[in-house]
Amino acid sequence: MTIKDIARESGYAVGTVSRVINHNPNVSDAARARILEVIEKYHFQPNANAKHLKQQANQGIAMIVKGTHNMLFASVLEKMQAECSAAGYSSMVFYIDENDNEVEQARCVCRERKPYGVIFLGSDRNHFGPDLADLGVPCLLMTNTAATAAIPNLSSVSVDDVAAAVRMVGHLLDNGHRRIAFIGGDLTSSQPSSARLSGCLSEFSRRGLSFDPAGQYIEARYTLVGGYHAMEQLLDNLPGLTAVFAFSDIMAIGAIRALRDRGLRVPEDVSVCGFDGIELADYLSPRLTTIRQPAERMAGCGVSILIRCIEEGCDAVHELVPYELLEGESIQRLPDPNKIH
Amino acid sequence: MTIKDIARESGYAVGTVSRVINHNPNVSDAARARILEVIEKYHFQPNANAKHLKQQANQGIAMIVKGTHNMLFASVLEKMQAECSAAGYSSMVFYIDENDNEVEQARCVCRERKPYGVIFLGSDRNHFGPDLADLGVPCLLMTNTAATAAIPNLSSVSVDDVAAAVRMVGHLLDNGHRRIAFIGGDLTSSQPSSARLSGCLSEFSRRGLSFDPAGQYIEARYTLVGGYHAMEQLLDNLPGLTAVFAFSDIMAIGAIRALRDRGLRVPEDVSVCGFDGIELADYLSPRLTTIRQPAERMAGCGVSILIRCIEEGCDAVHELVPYELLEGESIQRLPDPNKIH
DNA sequence: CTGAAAGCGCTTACAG
DNA sequence: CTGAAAGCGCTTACAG
Repeated sequence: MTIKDIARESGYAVGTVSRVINHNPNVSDAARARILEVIEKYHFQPNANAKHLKQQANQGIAMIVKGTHNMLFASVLEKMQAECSAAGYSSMVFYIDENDNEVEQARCVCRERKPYGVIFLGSDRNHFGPDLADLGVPCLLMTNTAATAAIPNLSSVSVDDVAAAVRMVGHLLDNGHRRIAFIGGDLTSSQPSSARLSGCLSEFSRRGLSFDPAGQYIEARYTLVGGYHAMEQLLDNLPGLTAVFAFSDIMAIGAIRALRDRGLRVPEDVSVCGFDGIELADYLSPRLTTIRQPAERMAGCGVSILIRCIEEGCDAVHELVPYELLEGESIQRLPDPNKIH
Repeated sequence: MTIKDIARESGYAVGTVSRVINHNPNVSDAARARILEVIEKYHFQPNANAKHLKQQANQGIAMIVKGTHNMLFASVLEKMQAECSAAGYSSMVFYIDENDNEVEQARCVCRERKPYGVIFLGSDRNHFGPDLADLGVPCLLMTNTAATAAIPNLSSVSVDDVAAAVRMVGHLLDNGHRRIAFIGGDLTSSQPSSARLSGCLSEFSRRGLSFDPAGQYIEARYTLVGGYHAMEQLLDNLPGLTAVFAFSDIMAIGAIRALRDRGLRVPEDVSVCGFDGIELADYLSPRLTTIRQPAERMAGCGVSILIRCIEEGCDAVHELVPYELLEGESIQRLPDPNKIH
């Protein structure tokens, strides 16, 4: 069933059928009514490939998401889709495995779907090189900054990961913690993890405290079980530790379970804090102290940047949105160490 | 840049270029080498719309997912994508809002992408009528049964929701609970909710106990906040209640938070159980007692059914996979009510 | 092994 | 307002 069949049956030419389908006003009411009737009768659906081939059309905005289990991404994504459609762009989500190459995927998508722009949720910094410009459309990296990558068509929206980590570490130190461990992602591939770790390091050194990345930082996947195993290792390696800063809420939840399975209470025996500020963090007991990344605001900001790049050809921008330290109940105030000494 | 350009530059005809691109063996090594060289030089990517138009080709298997926040769906999806690609099918995920019409979306996708088959994760029973057959490809509903819908091209894989609810209610009753409330989805649209509720009803009546759906069952969205508000309502309406059965783990987590915010302990004051058996359930404190839907097994089963329908034109089948009651720590054993009386 | 040509199902100037 | 026709970028018999 093609528009040719509709044309024959309705007694009009294919051009007229096409105009009816595309809501072109230059069609008589009689023709429109008749053609619509035939279309209805056969439940005719035009062939999108032909349409797009002809129009060289593209398909709105592509969103490439690494991993299906990331609750922060889910929130960001939901809002971005709403923002895109409010701005008159359709959006198309491509989920890929955490270990797949998101830039390769973007190449495929650009070839097949010709989007106006591409949004990345999650990234391996090793995949983002200057050849991203070959995609030929504005791109946006969400929740990681791409400022240092300096790729001409890649914008980014994120919190200031360094400052946020400084803030959280400061909070732990202010609460009397000194033996603190960290659980984060693979430092060679995860830009936010290394930014957060460097924030931690700098706050330690600013306060004249020592920090041993080899012993205090454990790399883990951003999953429950990743946080769980990392915590087990830390308990074996760092006896007497009083606080753990996990670089995602999900890892923090895993870590808390590991602590409890060793008979330790949170926060009485060990304090735990997370990063992301997912909705779930506020439903746990104890409520998780964490850094909130404002998903909705980031999404809105990102979409408007990308659309500006698309419509006005603006240069890439790297926007930092404000984070927030959400005080939960998972950090214990320890006796002031200065008073002890 | 089209194959015409490649043809001109390489000195061969477009047909030969096309053959190289499609790995047709009938090309001389010399031609292949030269053409590949030119393709490389320009990073040429063939236009997929033209290819698909010509081939009337389709794009593997479409997966339509309702809601981005469902952890059970995320697990099922991940496994299904792996299974599809292992079977040589590409897969394409379409996330839609929980309130959008998944069957409408499937129509769009079928028109635009011509998939071999469509998988639905999540469904509103009102959207599934006999006109689903118009899609012209085998469809599969995951985690909800479609046995009663009896649509010729719609298979389904699910647990036996009725039996699972009977089992969980029996477990609560066996533990001495009598004042039990239920939190589930909208009964007019959610097939599993009404199946589970009917299981609850039948177990109550089998044991000669009364059940008041109007008072004991609260409809909520399948979200944290949905569970939270439903629990608040129940506390207001059913004083003295000793147990709550939420029809999803996420709702159960919301309910637990609401209980604690009213100063009640779980399970000492009120027992809570969930449904789904998401990974998170086992990381909570107390660990959640729940019905495990075997995500991986369901995914594997569903994909193989769909592929059989696609390749061998089999009739739709409705498969039940075994559920499992996961005993956590969220149900309190009460004194035997028979001994009291 | 290769080329010339038809045709996939649409859209859109162009002419009337 | 409508029709006839060109053409989007590919694939694939067909002929050589």
